[in-house]
Amino acid sequence: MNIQTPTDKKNAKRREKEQIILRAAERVFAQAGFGGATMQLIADVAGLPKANVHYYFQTKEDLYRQVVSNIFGIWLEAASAFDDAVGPVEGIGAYIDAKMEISRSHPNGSKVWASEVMHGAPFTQDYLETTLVEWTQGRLAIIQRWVDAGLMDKVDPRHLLHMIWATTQHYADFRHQINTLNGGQPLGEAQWEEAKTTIKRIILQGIGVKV
Amino acid sequence: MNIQTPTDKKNAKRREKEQIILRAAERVFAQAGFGGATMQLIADVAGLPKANVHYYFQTKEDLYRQVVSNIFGIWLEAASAFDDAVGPVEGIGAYIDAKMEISRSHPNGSKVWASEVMHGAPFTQDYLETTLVEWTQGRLAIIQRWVDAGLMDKVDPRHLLHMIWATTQHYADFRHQINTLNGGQPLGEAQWEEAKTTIKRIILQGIGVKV
DNA sequence: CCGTCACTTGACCAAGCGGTCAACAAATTT
DNA sequence: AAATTTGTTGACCGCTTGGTCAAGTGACGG
Repeated sequence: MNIQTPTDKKNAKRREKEQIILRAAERVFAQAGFGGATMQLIADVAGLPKANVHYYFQTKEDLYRQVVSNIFGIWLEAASAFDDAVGPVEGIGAYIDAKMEISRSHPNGSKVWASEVMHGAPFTQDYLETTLVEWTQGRLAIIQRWVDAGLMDKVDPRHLLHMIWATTQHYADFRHQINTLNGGQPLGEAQWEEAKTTIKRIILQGIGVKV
Repeated sequence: MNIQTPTDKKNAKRREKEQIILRAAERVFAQAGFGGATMQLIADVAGLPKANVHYYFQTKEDLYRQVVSNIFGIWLEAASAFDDAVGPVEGIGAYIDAKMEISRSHPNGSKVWASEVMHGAPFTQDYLETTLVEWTQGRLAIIQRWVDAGLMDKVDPRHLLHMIWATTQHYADFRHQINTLNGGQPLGEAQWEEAKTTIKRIILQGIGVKV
């Protein structure tokens, strides 16, 4: 097993090149939005001729869809931290940590997603209506169980989830504003830790769990 | 006094027309972003020929700047609720209420602002560095005073402010996602009230004030 | 009634856009 | 080593864009 056939090598190289383009596209889409981004600029950032980009991704829309679906997948994974927990302290705490880490490591993906939703999800409404709705219902049920078990205050799980999403993603989407208010400097390691701690503390104490 | 000269009438008509264009522009910029919006579409929504729009606003950038500065002004006004307060319960509570009302009544303005900041504030960096920085420093000082007076827990005021901004604006910027998760329906009056109550409760309880 | 000035608008333009294509180079298969 | 497939690229095309402009319209002051 695990023999590298020539086909494998080719596929690997293909995927590698696709990754280069996807990373470039993520940056450009995040910086300019779908409408403002140009295939020429994406190609320049990727270091390729425009026609070559079109060889791997037929249309701008194809490329954009992949970028959006990437960040979406990363966020879904962060839910595992949520599911494995026995109570709100670990579950919600770990989920906030995970989402904050993503905001730190993938700010561009977060921005692209925010842009897409803000404009009415013109390309990914199907994701919202299927995957996101199912995922959300599962998580809402978990929170509701915690409420029913008396592990936390009676809080509408929907709005709690919105608060967590809003706050964690804010650190990616509004990174520029945060930096400007921080004297033009990006948050340092310590400040980032303090952000996580503060947010967790306010939310956990806010829903009435012992920290 | 208060005599309506012909000049006044003309100016009034001019401002009226500018308002029509600004409203149309706000909608189009919110829906498509700066790069995706077209002057032609803005003109169509306003019900005017494109050349006429250019008569009132020379460039797309001029028009965009005004839209951004409008929502910015509205948000600054919401701060009064903050300032007149004697403690965190009234101050922060009233500020959250005010910002939630704006998210409800001016979702498009909020989206335009979010878009602008997300893309690195390419047109309004000066606003961020002057007005916003000053405003924020004033508010941070107020919160710090409350902390020092023992009226609330020791919480980093910066992150508290970010949480409030993030959450309240989320209800405007991610309105589409919230509606989708609400069965495709916009939040009703009762749901909106519940959102406000839940958010205020979590945050106020989270920073340790008696509600 | 006439002249002035703010406003209106269809036609137009250069520039940039997403996307195509034919010619070529490199790698794999036979 | 010939044949075939896969990847690369500069030049190109039709179309849309932001913005201009000259010719007009209408309202007001003298």
